[in-house]
Amino acid sequence: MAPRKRATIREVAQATGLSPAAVSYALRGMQVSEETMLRVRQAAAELGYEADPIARALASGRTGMIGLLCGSLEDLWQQSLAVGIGRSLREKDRYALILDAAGDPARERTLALQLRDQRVDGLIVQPVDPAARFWADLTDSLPVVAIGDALRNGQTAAEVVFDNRSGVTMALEFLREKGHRRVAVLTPTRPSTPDRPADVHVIAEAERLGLDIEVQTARQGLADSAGVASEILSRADRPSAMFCFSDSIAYGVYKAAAELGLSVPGDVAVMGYDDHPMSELLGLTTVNWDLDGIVRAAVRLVVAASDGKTRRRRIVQAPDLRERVSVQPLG
Amino acid sequence: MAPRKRATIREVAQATGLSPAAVSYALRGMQVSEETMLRVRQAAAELGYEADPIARALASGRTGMIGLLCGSLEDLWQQSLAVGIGRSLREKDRYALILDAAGDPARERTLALQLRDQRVDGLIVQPVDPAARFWADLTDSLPVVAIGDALRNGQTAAEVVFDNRSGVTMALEFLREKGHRRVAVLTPTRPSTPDRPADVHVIAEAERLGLDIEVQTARQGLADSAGVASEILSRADRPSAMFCFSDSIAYGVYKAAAELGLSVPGDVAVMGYDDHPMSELLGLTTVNWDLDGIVRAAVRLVVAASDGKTRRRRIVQAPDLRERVSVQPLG
DNA sequence: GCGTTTCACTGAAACGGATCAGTGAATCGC
DNA sequence: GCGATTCACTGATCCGTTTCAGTGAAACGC
Repeated sequence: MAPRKRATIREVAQATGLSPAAVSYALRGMQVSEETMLRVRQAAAELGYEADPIARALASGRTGMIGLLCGSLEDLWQQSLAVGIGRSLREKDRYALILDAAGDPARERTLALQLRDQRVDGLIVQPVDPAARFWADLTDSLPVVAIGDALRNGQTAAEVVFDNRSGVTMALEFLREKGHRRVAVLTPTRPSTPDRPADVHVIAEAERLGLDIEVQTARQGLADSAGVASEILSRADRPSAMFCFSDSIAYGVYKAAAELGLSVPGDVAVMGYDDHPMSELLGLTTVNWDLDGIVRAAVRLVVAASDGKTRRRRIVQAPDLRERVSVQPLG
Repeated sequence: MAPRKRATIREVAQATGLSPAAVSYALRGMQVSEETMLRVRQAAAELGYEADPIARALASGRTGMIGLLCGSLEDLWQQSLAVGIGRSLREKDRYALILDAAGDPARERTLALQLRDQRVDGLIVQPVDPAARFWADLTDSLPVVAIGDALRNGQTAAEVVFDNRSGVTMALEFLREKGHRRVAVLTPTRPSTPDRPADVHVIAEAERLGLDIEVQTARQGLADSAGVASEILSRADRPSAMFCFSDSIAYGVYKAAAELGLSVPGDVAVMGYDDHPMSELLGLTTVNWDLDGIVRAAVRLVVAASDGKTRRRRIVQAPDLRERVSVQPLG
């Protein structure tokens, strides 16, 4: 481990007989003659010079890093989203600093503020608690793009929101249509943010459709949701259908059903939300969002905003029902 | 977006009547009196002072960031690994900079060098091409922990290697035992690194066991592996079993089988590798690695190495066969 | 031909901490 | 009671860039 000394801009300056400032300009293609630019580039190449990102960040105030604060990376769909965003940012020469709030609003706050202190050029966030007050502080000091829910405080640079009202309506109407009346709803929402628009809408729609629903919360990921589902499914008067607010939670229901010797959809219908690639294999009927479109939009918007091109936008994603075998007509 | 000016160390110095140097020491709990330390901390809190990570990095040469270079994040198991490592690093107050080589050795090289230029304090890498020469450059300039395969060039700080020989033997012997003779092997290995130890071992073991094998490569992820599998499965004389070098690839086989109207394990046996949580649901027989143990070990080792505690270690992970329904006795 | 622009470049001051070589006072040994 | 240590702290320098305010020379307008 010999931290092989790197060449600095001064050495390049010395080699070319120019000032460090000139080299700095030349390497970024600003206000120098064609000839010096070539000369500088060549000298830099010979010396193996690469600008130090840290020093550059300190001087210019820009790090080239975009923070990505995920709601809960236990959720497979959010993992796909993170992977996609990471890859897409790389293509635009930005690094993604990916953090996981793990469904915890307090943690979300801590991480968001740390990200700001890390001087990221922009932030993409899939908020756990869109109503939290600290968002205003963040949007004040850096461009924020929200995915999923819009933030209720602060001025985001852009939003890629999901039309969860349509998604929920679509799912519940589908269950209703298939004859299901008693439905258990599993949501990843934490008790501290009971007013998430989607959850409110579930209750309203259930009422409108005459559904008898029961809402339970579960962490993302198989293990926890399987536990919650297991409790519900082992009751004598178990509901005929389960509506899960993410495919990962639905997978937990499959697991619980298997352990209890129940079949899907024979003994219980399961409806997911998100459409993770694995859902096709499992035959999970679910609500699909255009993952690629979301990734592209979020990245485009955050990069534009971090470059100061502040075309404030709100992109609404429409859902799409993927009908598969996990929900069958009742009776 | 008003970049609200942050307090600097000089302002804290002014407020306490001390020199910036004293404040710097005090905040890090070095060589100052108990009393000044308290006074400084209080002043810092009042001013809302937080040390700027960028400036600190420039001066100290340490960024607090650990690079994580994944082999291919299309693989769900590697996604789990990345999520786990990211979370575990956060607990130790380090940030993970997660990059995806996408199975491409050239890309791996580029990203690895960029990570070094980004001045990460350490690097965890799951190498695509463990024999590449550039690794030596990297291990020379920063502590590297390899996961999976050991690097053949350079001096890594530590290694968490998988005993792939045992894993492969275990899988192939299991298939043999169940009466399978003709086996298709799907590996994510690229043609440019044909000498990966695991692949070599597959061939040797197949020979020893008298298996008739055919090795095909596929990208990680459902889509591509499904294509490759589809070709194999639609042949009249298709093999009786498929051994996939990752569960994600196995999922692609399930997909292909479903599309061709073939049943698993009725028409074709499928064997996975890794044991992703979803495999339990699908009943995929697979080779399990202790994900949590790997995560903990890798993080512990890279953090220790980046702190200069250079206890060079090699941890070997033993596999574990998870027998489920996807492989049944032939005939 | 003289003032004004433009051009290509320079010098110095940031950026915000960490660190090193002191420095004066208090403490210690004996 | 005097030199040697330790202690708590300071001033200056450094880390490697970017950027601002020039500067001298050439080009330009008329």
